[in-house]
Amino acid sequence: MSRGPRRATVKDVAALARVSPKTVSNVMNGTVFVRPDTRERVLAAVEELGFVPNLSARSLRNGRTGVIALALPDLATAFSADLVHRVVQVAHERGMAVQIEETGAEPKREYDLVSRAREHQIDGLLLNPIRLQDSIVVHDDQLPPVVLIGEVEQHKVDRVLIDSRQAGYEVTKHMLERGARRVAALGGKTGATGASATSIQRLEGYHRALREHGMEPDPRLQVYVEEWSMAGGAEAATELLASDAGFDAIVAFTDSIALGAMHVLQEHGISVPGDVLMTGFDDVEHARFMNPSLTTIALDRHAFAEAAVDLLLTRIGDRTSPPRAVAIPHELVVRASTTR
Amino acid sequence: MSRGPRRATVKDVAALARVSPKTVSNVMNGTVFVRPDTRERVLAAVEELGFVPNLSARSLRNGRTGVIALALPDLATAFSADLVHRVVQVAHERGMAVQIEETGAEPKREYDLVSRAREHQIDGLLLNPIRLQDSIVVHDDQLPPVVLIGEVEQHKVDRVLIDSRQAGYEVTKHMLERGARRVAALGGKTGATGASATSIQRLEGYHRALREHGMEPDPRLQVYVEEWSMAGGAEAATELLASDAGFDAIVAFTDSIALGAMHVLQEHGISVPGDVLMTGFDDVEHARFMNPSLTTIALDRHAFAEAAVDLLLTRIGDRTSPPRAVAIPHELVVRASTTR
DNA sequence: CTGAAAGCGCTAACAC
DNA sequence: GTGTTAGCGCTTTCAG
Repeated sequence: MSRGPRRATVKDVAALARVSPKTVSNVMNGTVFVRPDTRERVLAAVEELGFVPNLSARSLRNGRTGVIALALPDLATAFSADLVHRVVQVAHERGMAVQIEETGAEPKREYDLVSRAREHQIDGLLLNPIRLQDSIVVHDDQLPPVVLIGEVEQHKVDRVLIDSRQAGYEVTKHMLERGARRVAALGGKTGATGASATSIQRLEGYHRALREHGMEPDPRLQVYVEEWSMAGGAEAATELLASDAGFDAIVAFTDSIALGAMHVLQEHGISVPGDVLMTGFDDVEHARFMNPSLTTIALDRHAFAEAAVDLLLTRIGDRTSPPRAVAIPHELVVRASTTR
Repeated sequence: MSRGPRRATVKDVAALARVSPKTVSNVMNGTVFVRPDTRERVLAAVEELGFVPNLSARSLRNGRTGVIALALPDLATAFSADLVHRVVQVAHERGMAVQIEETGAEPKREYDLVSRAREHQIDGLLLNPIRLQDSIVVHDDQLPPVVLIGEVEQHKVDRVLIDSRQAGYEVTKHMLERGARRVAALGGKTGATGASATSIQRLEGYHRALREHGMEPDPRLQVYVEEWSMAGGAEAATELLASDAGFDAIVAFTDSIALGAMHVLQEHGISVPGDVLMTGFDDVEHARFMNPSLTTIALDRHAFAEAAVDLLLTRIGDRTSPPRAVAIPHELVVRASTTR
């Protein structure tokens, strides 16, 4: 492998600036005060040699890499995409780079990430666990710095959370107040095996709202969705229609599921909101622009990303302080899909 | 900073297995043949000590980090999201991790990435340059391994490309064949400053199709879109309607622009495809599920990601071979938005 | 096939 | 404020 001309090292810079390597290091890191003229000389030498510090060496020495990982189940999802966007932005502002990992349906991947974090040259990990009960996080106790994101209930590590139970309650209540009597849930089903924490909580809120309105949840109105994508939503809606359960509203567990479901309804000549009311979750960009626009649960995703990154950086700096939880508020955004 | 119990090193493993560090290294890397019993002993020691090699040390030694970077202008876009998803997947299959960077509107960020790749601990870079003329890639010639992705015309570095000119031609022709006479273009405008390579090429194809049908491009039918998002598309459609130019078809330069534009048309009581035909680019998931579903240009995005990653890995292995270009074929997918 | 020694480039510790 | 020394953990010589 050809490697081009040798790159300049601290030593070269030190020689040219007639200082010691340590001084060069001090200037580069800016932690210690360096006399202005020395500083100038060093910077000039850096410039002249095109010196770029080798971060591998730095991390080997001080144990920090300046990289954090963001691990999500599915990167292609609209919600994930937005989260990646924001985390990268916030991390960059904090001087950190972001490595992306996809855990998909493989719990092994998640396990690997957590246990081999150091090998992967990362200082810490933002993790959206698929199913917490299987997660290594609750089983292992010699973890790298980790912040859990999403609806996670545990108290061993830091987390950023949304009150999905409450949100599920709110959207369902909203439908009922607008006259719906047969509200279907697309995304989770009572007792479904392999259900995510998110789906369980949204379902619980849905149940509570129904009961408050004197209705008993009907299992036939609950459809489990394996993959929370548009395709998954379309499949679920097809199943719901085939079941002949009869419904006049749909609580979809993500905006993407809603879009897929709505597509199927419209293919069947069913009007939204005329015949069926529909809501989503997350308020991703297409919620506003789809036809009809979608009533959904919005949250401040920038605040979400910021909280996650900052919790992680704090944790990297101090591994012994007690775990903290930050809750990000949400809000029902009413649009055309529930407005008759 | 507390650091927990010291981690095992090659030395520890070597001591426990009663071999030399070199042998441990040989076993871990699997490049050299090691006698089975020695090998077993080493692996047992690795297991017992929970040894995880330190990649920072390894990279310091051999100059490779096992990480590549993917730099895109905007990560929140549906197309980017899908690309990230696929690149991460392919890279993982090849044993590489992926660092994500967002270059946004800042050419400085792009410059920084390319020039300081080594500092960022990456072996190479997949880059979707915003505007090639400003790009460092064409100006600098001591580059790290780089593969350009998207519509890029240059011959100094490897690239994966789509024939956007041809694609733009095809969608426009499709509309004209379906009877459109006033075809608007949403995304680029003749002579727009700061136009991306992508927009220029799509526009050229659009022009060619018009001329072939005996029409002269009308500047009033071309709307420049700064941000290629749904919001950008909505804005552009609003502008187009206000201009009173009169149109019966819209070639949107991405599916997201199309969705935003369609939303605005529908708000104005304009029917797609009844009053106006519409097409997009990229065939992202929502193209299929929006209402009406969108005629668009599809391409094998997995092949795209695979080509990009493999070109980069080849380049990392051999920095002197002549640059290669891989073209990914595309295909017009006809859906409801152009079917009356 | 395995061992011993040297060093990748940087910074922590300690001197001055 | 700056210099010296040593070593982070790995792999690459070069011997054996």
